Amino acid sequence: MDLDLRKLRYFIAVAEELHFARAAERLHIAQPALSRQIRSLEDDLGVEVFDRDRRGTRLTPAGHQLLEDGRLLLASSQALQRRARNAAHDVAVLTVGFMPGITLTAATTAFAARHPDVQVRLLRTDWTNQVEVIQDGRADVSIVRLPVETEGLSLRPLFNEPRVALLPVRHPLAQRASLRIQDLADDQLLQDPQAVPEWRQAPHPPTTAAAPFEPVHQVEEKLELVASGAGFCVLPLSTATFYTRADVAVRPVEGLAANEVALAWTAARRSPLIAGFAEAAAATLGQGPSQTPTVSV
Amino acid sequence: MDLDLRKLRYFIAVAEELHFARAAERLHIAQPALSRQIRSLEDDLGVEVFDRDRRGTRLTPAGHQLLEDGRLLLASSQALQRRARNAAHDVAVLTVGFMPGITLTAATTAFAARHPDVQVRLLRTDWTNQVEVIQDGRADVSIVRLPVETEGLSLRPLFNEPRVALLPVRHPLAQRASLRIQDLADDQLLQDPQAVPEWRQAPHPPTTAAAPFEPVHQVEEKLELVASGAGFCVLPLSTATFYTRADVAVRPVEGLAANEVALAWTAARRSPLIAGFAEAAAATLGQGPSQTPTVSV
DNA sequence: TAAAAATACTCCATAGGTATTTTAT
DNA sequence: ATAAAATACCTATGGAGTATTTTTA
Repeated sequence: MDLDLRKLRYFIAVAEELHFARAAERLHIAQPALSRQIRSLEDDLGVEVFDRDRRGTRLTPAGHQLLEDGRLLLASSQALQRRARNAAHDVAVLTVGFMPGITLTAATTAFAARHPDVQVRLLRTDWTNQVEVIQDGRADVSIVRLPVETEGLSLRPLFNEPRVALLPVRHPLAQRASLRIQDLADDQLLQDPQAVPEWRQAPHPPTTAAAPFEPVHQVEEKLELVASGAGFCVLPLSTATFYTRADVAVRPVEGLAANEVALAWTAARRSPLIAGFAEAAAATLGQGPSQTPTVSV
Repeated sequence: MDLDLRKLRYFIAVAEELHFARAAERLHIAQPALSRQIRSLEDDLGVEVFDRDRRGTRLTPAGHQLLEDGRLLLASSQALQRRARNAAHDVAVLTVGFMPGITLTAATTAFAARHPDVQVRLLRTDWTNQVEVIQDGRADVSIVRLPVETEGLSLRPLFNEPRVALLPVRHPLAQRASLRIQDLADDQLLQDPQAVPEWRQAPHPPTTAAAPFEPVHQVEEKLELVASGAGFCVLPLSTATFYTRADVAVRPVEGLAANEVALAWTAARRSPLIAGFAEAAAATLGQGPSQTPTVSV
């Protein structure tokens, strides 16, 4: 009758590991218990979610579909619990996620002027969780840097800002006043390549394919790696200037698209506080007229 | 740890009945079991969701929040199950909900031409479930008549059509070639007043307040009631002309906004089939250029 | 006193654990 | 033979039932 979210959580672990014993370890339960719960889930659904035959475990089409919807449903259930708990407090709270380098004082003060009874909390995010925090309810709105995985989100564009490259000061290219993204094709990119699609177009150094680099997501870590000569990274200008280091050079790059900053929130929610913050953010951080319609992508 | 959807379902029943014994009856369980489960839910959340004091049961702020999110989460869990089951079938299926009177042959044939491998199923909806069928996964897309409760939906406007009044042929106003909505202020509206906001502006007959009429949602039922002299209703022109009866008069009404028809789907989903159908529907049913951005409201 | 929810108790379904078997390479 | 998942069997938690008590207008 009712879906069992525990089983769904177990399923997602197995789907990600594609290995029952490892998934069981991750879940802190014994492997037989996990096998039984997955079978039970399959019974509940009336559908097999894994092909367990010779050489390993793979998702069936139904399993793929379940994984796609399941992550979001689990996050939604977390969000529901958080919101119910928060609603029990005496003061209304609006939690705003934001990516490093973004100054949102103007937006929060404008919002506070209109909603003096609401307490604004801030939550610093990074590239990996700037959307997650909305989906699982840790934040009500999030100031994100595009591109983002936009399923289920409403977005309101705020502004653009140029992006720059951060190199070790001793790097040969650090002497040049300006450079093109192609010049960096032989260097190691220290972040999610998805965030710098222009770099993907360029030919890759053999090291990338041979030793896939685990991208780091905290700005401070990136800077540390850049300074140590491990490679380079691309950041929005405001972020790069906010975290200043003598051993890291900041250089403008031709052919690098500007970074778009937008306000995001769960499309499934209609809250006056969210609407109010969106207005405040658009009025203070946004450029141009606030006529821009809210676009769901 | 994991939210128990059974408890959530129980909670919603109690929140709607505001009475444990009646809710228990509706759920086909005993009242003590329900009391215990609600207590257990409150323990899980760490928050009280009902005020149970003298004279009755009421929602706390946390309860209100939980009800708001809970309905959608339950529907999402149903949708997830349906989609996983459907994904196990050999042929891909796209289910299209539609309100009566809408002819969607053009859209489905255009879609079928592009996606010959996809089986299109149709699901007739009514005023009460045109959005529900998307949220709980019975349909992938739904051709809806605005206004709709738009939380979590993506909408793509398709076309407008005028609305007309349906009266008993013997009604005095049925003789007039045309009438205004104010002329009907003393008659009983046989449908959800939300669907005809213009009528709400007019003064109401005393009977409305005294004996609130239970609106009916199926077109055939409305026509039956109109013919019997119980009142009048307002329908889009195409619907009114599709269901023709000799004992019911169709009259244009001044001051009645046109009915907007739109394609709706879950904002949280990104599916090529949905995108394909949206294109087909906009190209065949839509008026004007298909540049119209998808707007989440 | 009456109505509504909570408590006491019993029973059973099921999650989880350990030990072991089956299956496919 | 080995690795991976399934099965057997046991224990304990917790959900549901009936009967009863508590609470408050």
